[in-house]
Formats: sequence, C-alpha cells, structure tokens
Amino acid sequence: MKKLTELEEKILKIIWQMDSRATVNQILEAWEDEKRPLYTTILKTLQIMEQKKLVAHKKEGRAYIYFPIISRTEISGKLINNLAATFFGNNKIAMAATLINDEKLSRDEIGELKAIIEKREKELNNE
Amino acid sequence: MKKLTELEEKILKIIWQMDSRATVNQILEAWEDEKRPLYTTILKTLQIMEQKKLVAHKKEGRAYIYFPIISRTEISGKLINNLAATFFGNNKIAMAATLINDEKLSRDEIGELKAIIEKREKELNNE
DNA sequence: TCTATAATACGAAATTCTTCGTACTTGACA
DNA sequence: TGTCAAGTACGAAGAATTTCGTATTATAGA
Repeated sequence: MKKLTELEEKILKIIWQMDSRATVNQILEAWEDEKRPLYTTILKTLQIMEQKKLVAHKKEGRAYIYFPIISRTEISGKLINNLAATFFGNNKIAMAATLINDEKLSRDEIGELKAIIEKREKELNNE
Repeated sequence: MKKLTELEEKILKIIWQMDSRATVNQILEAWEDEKRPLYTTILKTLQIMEQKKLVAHKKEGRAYIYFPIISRTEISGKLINNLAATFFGNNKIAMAATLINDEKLSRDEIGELKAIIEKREKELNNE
C-alpha cells in the first residue's frame, strides 16, 4: 500500500471521526483547519480512493455514504513502522521515548502508559 | 512546514544514516528497496530541497556534500503529532499502546521502555 | 596547460494529485 | 408525472512532484 496523499489522509481522518461513515457534505462540513476544498474535489478524490480500495460507498436516501475498507490499525501500523524506520533507525524504543519525553505527556498519561506496559509484561510472562 | 514528499523523505533518511552528510553518488549507492532513481533525479530533488531549506551543501573535492538543516527531532515530532491526530484522535497514549502491543516489542524492549517511563516519572516529581 | 571525465545546471516532458466546470441523474414533493 | 434541487459523473485544467536529456563547469592527472 502506497503512502496516502494529503487529501486522502484528511478525508479518512474525518470519516473515522464520524464513526466511519460520512457523505460528501458531512465531510465538507466537518472540514478542519485550512480552506475547504470544493464539493466536487472531495467527491472526485473519494472516487479515486474507491479505485484504490481505500473506501467504498452505498446509497442511502439520496446520497452516497462512504466508509473505509481498510482498517485504521493496518494503516497506522504501517505509518508507525515507516516513521520508526525513517527517523529512528528502526528503533521503536527510541521513537516511544521521543513520544514520552518530548511530547509533553502529563503525569496522568505517564501513569496510564506505565499500566499498559505492566499489563503487557504480565501477558508476555504467561505466554 | 509541509509534509515531506516521498523522495525527500527517502533522501533525508539516507543522509541521516550516513552521519548526516552525503554526496549524490553516496545517496545513490545507498538506495534501498525499489528501483533507484537516476543520478539527476536525486540531484534535482536535492536542489529543490535546498530552496525549501531542508538541506544545504558545501563543496568538498570535486563534489558537493549535502547535509540536512532541519533537525530530525523537529520533523519527527511533527509527524508523530500528525499521526496521533489522524489515526488516534490525538490520543498519544493510544498511539503508544499500539506501538507497545501491536508492534511486537520484545520482553527486553518492554523493560527498556519501562525504565524510560520511570525515569520520566521521577523527573516530573522533581519539577 | 590541456584533456578527459566526474559532477552540476537546468529546462522540459511525464506523472500524479488536486481543482474546476459543467452535464447528467435521481428522488422529493406539489 | 413534472419540476427542481440535491447529488453524482467525468474530462480537462492546474499544480506539484519526479524523470529525463543535454549543456555546462571544474578538477585531477598527463
């Protein structure tokens, strides 16, 4: 799977925020930050994304509802791996350390993360 | 700063692997995975990257040596934030959890990560 | 200093992504 | 069932990225 384009990524992000189903107009209304694209730009991009098997649609009432057909986990896993490879010499620990130390996690978040790690440790011991 | 293009990202990755300084030919020789671009493609891209203030060069012997003028931390921080925003509703803990649980970290790596977290916890307590 | 050649410069073609304009289709409702 | 507005289709223009071809420059070595 090739890297997502700028627009593809933004569109998917919004669809996910909308519980993984949205019409063109809903995507348009939910558009964040910079200037919104035209209705037809989003539609056209969705049609291309459909060819690429990133999304599919079904008709509901008058309009099409688009939904992703690749999982968020699948894409994000690939992107995380790519990030680790490109910027951290494939060292995921170094990447996690950046996340922990540079990205201003709060005390509570650090606590949560510790709990996740300890849970994972236990799981590994029981395998 | 806009997202890096495919080629820009690959070129930077290689330069970093080379201790942050490489000639066009060195980049070419170190090219990974898929088919190598032409010499002039890499050169041209470096020249464009220079306009964008991503790299600079100096002459050494007969050839130019290129080096990044943005820090790896700066770029990766932005990309990590973007990834968290796009795929994890801005929840960095969820992203870290994916990294820990899905990306097959070994027992040792988990241990390392725990140490990093505990160190960070202490720092937070002393602030 | 002359020459061969390694290296850069750069415009234009090719490709990919995004935008735009407009034609076509369809369903709600009078 | 006719109309109109909401929605889709789609080709072509525009923009950005990548590739290519060829001209120019410059240094190492004879």
